[in-house]
Amino acid sequence: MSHTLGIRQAQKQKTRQAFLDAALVLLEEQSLSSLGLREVTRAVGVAPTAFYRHFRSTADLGVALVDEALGSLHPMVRTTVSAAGDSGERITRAVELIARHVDAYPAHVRFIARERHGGVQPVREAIRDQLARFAEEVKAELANDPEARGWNEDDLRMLAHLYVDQMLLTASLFLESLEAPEDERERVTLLARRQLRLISIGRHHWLD
Amino acid sequence: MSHTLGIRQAQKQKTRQAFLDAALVLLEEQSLSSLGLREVTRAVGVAPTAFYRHFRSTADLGVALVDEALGSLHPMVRTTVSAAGDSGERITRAVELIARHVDAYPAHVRFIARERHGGVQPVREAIRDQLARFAEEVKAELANDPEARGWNEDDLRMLAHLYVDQMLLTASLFLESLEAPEDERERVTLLARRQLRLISIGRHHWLD
DNA sequence: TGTACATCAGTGAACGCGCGTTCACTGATGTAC
DNA sequence: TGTACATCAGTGAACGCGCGTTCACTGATGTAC
Repeated sequence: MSHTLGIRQAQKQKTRQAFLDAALVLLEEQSLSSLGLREVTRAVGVAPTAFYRHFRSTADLGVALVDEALGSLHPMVRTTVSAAGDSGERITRAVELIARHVDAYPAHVRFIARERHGGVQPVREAIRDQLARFAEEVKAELANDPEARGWNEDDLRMLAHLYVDQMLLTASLFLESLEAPEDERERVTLLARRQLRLISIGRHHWLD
Repeated sequence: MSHTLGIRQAQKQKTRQAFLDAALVLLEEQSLSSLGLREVTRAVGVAPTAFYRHFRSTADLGVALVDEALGSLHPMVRTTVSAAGDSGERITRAVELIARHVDAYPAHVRFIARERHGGVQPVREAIRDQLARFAEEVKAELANDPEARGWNEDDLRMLAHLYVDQMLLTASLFLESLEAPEDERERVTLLARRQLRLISIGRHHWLD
């Protein structure tokens, strides 16, 4: 059975989550390196000093956001890759999964895309490490595929990173398309399918 | 013949360039959205108010940096793509060109990678537009290749974007490797070659 | 070539403001008996 | 169950500081005659 938290702990977690949620909203229009501590506490509705009960700094909060955001990306990546095999139908489904994830968690996707190369070192490192873990998982998934016969470790890792990067770039394009005319989303969908198809074809003939 | 600028104009351009250079240095450790006007003028050694003689805001300075940074990327992209054809030797050469560009202009590469998805809208848009122009050029280059027979416009555009994105990601990896142990650069080189090879193979069999 | 006036890149003082951090505090929750 | 004490999430005042922006200015450069 699950341990029920005390009232105090439960309230603390609730406030902490409020910080994460508020920060994510504020980060839609700026980078983490310009996010102010007072800005976040104001959005949450608590005193500035309350911040220190939960995080050492905004960089620390950023690292917590990485865990939250990539936690939600996690299942999506696995499903996408296992779906991305080769046939046109599976590729179509993979791109749809990405689009749906962007619809469900736009702020998470924006945060990761923005801070992956952003100005806050600990956050960049956290994202890099998490994405590397993803890539290792994807690699394991790919290794199970009969098509992977004869592939060495480095080849598999290369393909895994290609898929992960491609997914993130596609997600970022879908994100931009949310604020564009209707047909932009369709254009992104077709582009993403084409690119996945080219990668699939390269994969088929890798050992020729 | 070239028009010689007056002393006043020449000095103004020099100061403007000093702003761009100083900003680029400051942006190695933060994002544009947190770059302060006074911070830049302090680095240049002029009064804060001098800033307004050259730029409306730091966002405006950012857009100017996009032009400078992508101006330098420009020839690199063209050469890389025309080199990236298919054979192992050409791919090796393409990856080397990317690595050399990162060595020559690390701050430019960092700036573009960082602000491409960064928190300052006009800068993001400037980068998107310039990269789209690049992709169109690359597409034209690809269309000249005999291998492009039977490819339609959308297929060519897809491949062009794939190359441009791949180049930027590779450049970004080389950038990170500058602060890592020696062998990291070699690992990035091998990864980038493998990925370009897979794309080349996919390209070969696209119309099968 | 010399003179008188116009331009304008860079100055320096001043402003009001929001920032991050410190500190001693309060009062609800938790715990020991 | 009740009491006495401990914990600790959140408070509110205070601090010194750097920020972006305004304004009237200065003095070297440019231009007209």
